[in-house]
Order: sequence, then C-alpha cells, then structure tokens
Amino acid sequence: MGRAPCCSKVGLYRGPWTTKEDTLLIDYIQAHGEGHWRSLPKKAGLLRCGKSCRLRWMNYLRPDIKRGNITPDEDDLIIRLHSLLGNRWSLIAGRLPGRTDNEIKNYWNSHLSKRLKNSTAGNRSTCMGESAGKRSDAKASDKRKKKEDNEGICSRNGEAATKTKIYLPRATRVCTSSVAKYINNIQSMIGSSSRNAEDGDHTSWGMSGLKVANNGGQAWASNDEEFDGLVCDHDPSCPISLQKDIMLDDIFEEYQQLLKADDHGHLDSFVDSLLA
DNA sequence: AATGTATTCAACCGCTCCCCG
DNA sequence: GCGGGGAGCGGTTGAATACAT
Repeated sequence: MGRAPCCSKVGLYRGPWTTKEDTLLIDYIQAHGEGHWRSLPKKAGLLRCGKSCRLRWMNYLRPDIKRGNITPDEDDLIIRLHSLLGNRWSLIAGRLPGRTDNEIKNYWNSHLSKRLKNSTAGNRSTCMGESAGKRSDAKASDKRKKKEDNEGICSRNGEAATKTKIYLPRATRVCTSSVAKYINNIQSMIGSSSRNAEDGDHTSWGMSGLKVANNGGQAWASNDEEFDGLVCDHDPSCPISLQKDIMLDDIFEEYQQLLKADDHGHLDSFVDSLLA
C-alpha cells in the first residue's frame, strides 16, 4: 500500500504503557470522547501513535471491559460463533459484552484452537492448522516437536504438512454494510442452489453463506479440516461456482445442525442483529 | 535452586475498507 | 470515478510469567 505506518515516526514511544500514559489517555477521552485517533496523541500530550492509543483504549482502558476468566458460557459461544464466522474476532467480540477482539483472539489461540485440535485429532490430522497458532509451533522446542511427531499429531511422516496448504483470509474489516452485502449475496446463492431449505426461513442462509462467501474469494474454512480437498480457490482452474455447488449442501446441513444445537438462541439473535 | 520450556497476553504491523474532497 | 487519509481488522511478535525437569 505504500503508506508508512504511523508508529514508525521518530520520537514516539513504543512498548508497554505506563500508568501516566494511561491516565493521560483516559482523561482525554473522558473529556473529549473517542475518535480522531490520529490527532489524539498530540492533543492528549502523549508520545504515542494514534493506532497505539486506540488499541490501548479499546483493549484495556475502556470502562466497560470485563476482566477475568472467560466463563464456560462465553467459551461455548466463542466456539459456536467461530464455527460460523471464522477468525472474525471483532464480530465475535461484538456478541460478548465486555470482551475485546484481542482477548478473544488470544483466548482462541491459546486455549480453544488447541482444545479443538485435540478433540479432532482422533478423526484426522489437523496439522494444517491456523496461521494464528503458528507461533507456538515455531517457538516449540525440539523436544515438543519430537513428541508431536511421535504422537502423529501434526506430521504423518511429514507428508501432510506439505501436501495441503490452507490459505487464510487476509484481515478485512467487517462493517455493517459489508455484512449486508454478504447477506444479499448469500441469500441469492442459497435461494438458487439449496431448494431443500424452507422458503422464508431466515436461518437458511447463515452458515452456508458465510462459508461460501469466504471461500468465494479466498480459500478459507474455519473448520479447515472439513473442507479438505475444496481448497482450490487459488487454482484458476477451479471456478468459484463449482465450489459453491460442491459445498452448499454440506455447509447448509452443517449449519442446520449447529442451529439445532443452539439451545440458547444466540445464533438466531445474532443473525437478526446483522440483518437489522 | 537452577535451567529450560511452554503459555499468556499486551502491543505492534501490515493490510483493507470506508469516507470525503 | 479517483486518490488520500483515517480507522479498523486479523496476524504476529516478544516479554513476562508459569510450569517442568
């Protein structure tokens, strides 16, 4: 993109925030409100870039942030939403009052992805894993790597690791209008190819649409294992329409199952809120 | 007790989207 | 319609801490 990151400006502090900086930021925002992050540091007397200020406020200083452990309910909801939305942490965080996208992302990477990996390890190899979990792998000791190899967790003699490559989506901002576009596309897709779905049933587009839409442009699957072999988006010879045809029925079924299991009604209300 | 390893989480980075002129 | 700037997002990093040997 060419534009240099604002943090590269000389003279700006980086790293952990001090109490004094926190106080300055809080005081300023309490007095003037959020926004205008670019100019905020200067006005607030902070030697930080706007991005850094925004992040600090959003992830740590905001008064409505809930500290403490993720409850089992939240844990469950995160898993469900992730199966629906993939790594759209901000959307997921939007359904968990007081939780930040960063917190949920960290929680997922450190707890849930590992747990889910283990739970599916018996069924199939999951070594294609998410890039977000890459670091723990990279940083893992030789000892641990050897252990995993011995357990066959991530490399069936090193074959699987090289055979299948999953391309994860780039970071894209999801705003209301994007979601609306998403939904329109999805509804038209479902309408034409999933005639087994009940007409007018608003739940019919959710899971399928999200997954198809995400795979339409870039190979992606939140449950990557489930889409093994369909990761052909980067192959020009594999037209998107074909992928849709292949996946829609399976995806729709998966979504219906998810809805059945959704005894709290979170998914329905979530879907409704997106449509609103 | 010392050392090595694994985990957690705040913060940074690069990219993309949206808005406005 | 186009381009630039601000804002937001997800991925990644690194330091601190916890845990294991």
